Amino acid sequence: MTDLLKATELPSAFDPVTVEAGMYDWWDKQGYFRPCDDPDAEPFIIIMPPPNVTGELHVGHALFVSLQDLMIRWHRMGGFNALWLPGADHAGIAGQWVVEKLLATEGLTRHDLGREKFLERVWAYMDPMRWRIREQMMILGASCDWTRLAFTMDPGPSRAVRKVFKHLYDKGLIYRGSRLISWCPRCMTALSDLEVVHKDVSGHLWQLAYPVEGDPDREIVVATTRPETMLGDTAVAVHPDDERYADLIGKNVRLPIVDRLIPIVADDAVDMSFGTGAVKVTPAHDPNDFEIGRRCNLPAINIMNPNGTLNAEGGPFEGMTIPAARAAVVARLDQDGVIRGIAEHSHPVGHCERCGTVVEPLISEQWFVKMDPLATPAIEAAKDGSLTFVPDRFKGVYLNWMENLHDWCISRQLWWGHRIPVWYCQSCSHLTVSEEEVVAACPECGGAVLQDEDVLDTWFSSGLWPFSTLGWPEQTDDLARYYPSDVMETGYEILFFWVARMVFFGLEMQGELPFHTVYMHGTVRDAVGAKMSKTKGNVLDPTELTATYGADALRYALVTQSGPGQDSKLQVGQIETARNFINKVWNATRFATRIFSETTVDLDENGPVVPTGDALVDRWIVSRMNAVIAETSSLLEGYQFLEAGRGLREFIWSELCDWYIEAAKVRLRGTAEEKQQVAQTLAWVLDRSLRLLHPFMPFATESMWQAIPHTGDSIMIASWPEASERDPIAERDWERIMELVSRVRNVRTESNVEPGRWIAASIYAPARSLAVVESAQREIGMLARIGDDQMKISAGDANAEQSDVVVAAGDLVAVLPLSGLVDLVAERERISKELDEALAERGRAEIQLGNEGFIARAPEKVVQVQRDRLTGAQERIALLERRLKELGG
RNA sequence: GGGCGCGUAGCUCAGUUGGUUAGAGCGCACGGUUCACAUCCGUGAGGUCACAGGUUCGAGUCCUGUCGCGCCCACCA
Repeated sequence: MTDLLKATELPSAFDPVTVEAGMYDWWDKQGYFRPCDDPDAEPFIIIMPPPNVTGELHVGHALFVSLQDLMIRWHRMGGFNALWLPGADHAGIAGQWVVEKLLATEGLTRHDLGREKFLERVWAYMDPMRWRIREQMMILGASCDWTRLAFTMDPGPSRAVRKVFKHLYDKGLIYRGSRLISWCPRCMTALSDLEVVHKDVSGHLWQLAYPVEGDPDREIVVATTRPETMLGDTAVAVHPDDERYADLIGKNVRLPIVDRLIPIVADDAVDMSFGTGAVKVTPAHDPNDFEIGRRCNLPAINIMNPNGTLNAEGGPFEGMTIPAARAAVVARLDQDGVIRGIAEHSHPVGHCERCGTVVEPLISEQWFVKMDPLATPAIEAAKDGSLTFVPDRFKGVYLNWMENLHDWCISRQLWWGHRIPVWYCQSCSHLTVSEEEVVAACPECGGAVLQDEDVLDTWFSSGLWPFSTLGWPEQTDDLARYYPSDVMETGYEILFFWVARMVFFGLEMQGELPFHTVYMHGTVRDAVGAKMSKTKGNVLDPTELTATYGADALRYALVTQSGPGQDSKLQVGQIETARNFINKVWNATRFATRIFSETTVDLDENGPVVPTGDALVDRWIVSRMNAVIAETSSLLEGYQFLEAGRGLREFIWSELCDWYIEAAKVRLRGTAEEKQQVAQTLAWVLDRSLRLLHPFMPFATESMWQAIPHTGDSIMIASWPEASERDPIAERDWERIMELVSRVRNVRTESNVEPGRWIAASIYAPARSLAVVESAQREIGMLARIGDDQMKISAGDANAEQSDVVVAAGDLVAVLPLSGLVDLVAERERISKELDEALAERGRAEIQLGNEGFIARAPEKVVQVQRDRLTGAQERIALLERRLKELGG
């Protein structure tokens, strides 16, 4: 236990460094991060989105840690068997690339090392990163169960990958085929649709003339943005209804440069209105053309090497890169007089998500997951509401994607990742798919086997995360207990990559959704709204921020900065503000500890017992506390973390500190019994407030809680507060006192009364309110700086001298003899202004109440509010008019 | 080409079934050495809720359209 936890008196200022030092380790040692042993406790599970093991954590990670830890700590306190299962992801392409870049600094490529040696290097790099990530999350206070820390490349999850692959293969949902895929020539691997990002690029639209064979007078002009692909053309397509070309269908054109005869075919996919209405068809390098080629039985000619240069089919252009070949082909076509037009043209071009290289469509032998059968139940789950999204709009985004899926290309020509669990027999060409890591020989003929060279898309293993982390395919206790989880909290940018895939894999493999709720957080941007990136140099390092302001401040700032699905701009000032709030709570607690050291607070098994004192301000704060407990719980249940956090701040700062503590000071100078009552109230309110606050700021609340009277070893495992009934009368009565005080303070300032000066006042209250005012007399005096022996309280109408200042608050009136401090003219002005406001208010109320539709259709409650408003305004008007007359106005 | 989000005080953002005079923090102005806190206290100024219509007794909130900013999806060469 840290020294701080033993202290009964807190240091004079909140210092995050000393507060947080050692606390995490202490919690850990107590075993608080593990799920509880109670077999009856309802489980609450969050599977952590595994950060990539490729680098340090950034503030985006800090945000998800804050949100998930908030949910976990809240549920843990609520009696749930809370499990937050942490992990790390091997990050496929990204991971391999990081190490390749490292190698490059040594002048090496992965091929220099060979597969085995390269993977050793990758492991050597990745292994320590896992622990670094863990360390950084610990700094943030992440209360996850580290004994279950999982890594996608660990033996368990790897076995799960093979098992799922085999399952889907056996079911016919995984197949191998030659398809047109997106190929990154730099990464030299196939990519899935999602890994290709489309950007508009300004280019040209060339019109090329292909001469019609056997008719020297005819040529057909095609439009293309990629003229170099003409080397692979195997047809020209026109629309079957296009009269311009009707007579040409079935004839051939002679392909320039290549001098190949290719047919003119008809296909519905051609848009008659675009360009010339004739399209060159390159089945090997264009998705559209690939489909046309299939329909028209056209050959596909691949003109490209894996590294993006032209192959032998490129003829004279062999060996050139695509951009070079484009220029050269255009020059040659120009020379041959084939170009019929060049137009500026902006069009979307696919780029590799990882490296930004232009992606090339390429026919290649790859492994695919057949999506339709998997998507159907995943669509159904969202539609029938068993899968919900926060915010709700992401449901539409999810459905739109799910309903328009292409088969998923899952093989990658990389080394880092899960190797495809397929072995090819060298003798009988039998193909073995196995869940085992090693297949020694062909089960059919006993011949030697070779494993597929490729690895799987990193998101394949990620998609299994909700169960591969729980020991599946073994039927473990963990699996039985913790699948499915509850909430998947992650960024919206990986809704398709990850969330969607977890959903269909979960449904397919476990027959059950992996979670019932998807909570999506936004992106944390820099102060001006730009996305943070290392190259821009605008990243905020969470470790640095926590070193300065503390993890609590960072967490609170992040959580209360923006709502679900909404991006936020993070400014250091916001973290400072959060730190100031913690300091405020700290000082309130410190103030309270002094009182506790001089009194005895009654405790039961749930901490300080509910105060029962009859002082108005005590009853008020207890009632307000109950209200805040109820509000906070309901906001958290609705995933309104921002509102919950702000609400707590508002309560603690404005109500507890500014009003309750200030008002309570007067009784600390009173009798021992009064002091005792204040202590009990403060102890209870602070205890409950700190518990509500704990999920937002775990470290500071623990320190403070340890310093006040409490029951139990740690606030972490204290129970979540339950709201009792409110006391509406106390709330209403004390609110009137506050309004009175505020109005007196206001005239004091406006009349330039020195802040420290004690003044005299006569307070007039109707008979029904007299007792309330009398009971709060000392508090009013303290808060409004009215001298004890200078305050008179009377029933009935106010009685004022001309030189007095009169203020009205509800049905209460204060008359302040500020003669000499206020001049008559100014006072008259002030009263007229107030009168104007009151008249306006009366006017508004009268309009509302004079509206028949309003009376008839508005709910009675709303109408009553207007009636009360009218009455109140009328009373104030009467008072102010009388006062104005007295002042000679 | 489809879809979504945002536009509320100088700045950052709340405002979940429509209902008093639209809120908070920061910033700003004035005042403050009150024994928890200057990482603070008190008082105050500041908004035609992007614009235009509509529904309604009543609209920041619902509907339609317009403008501006941002994002996502997409195989029109």
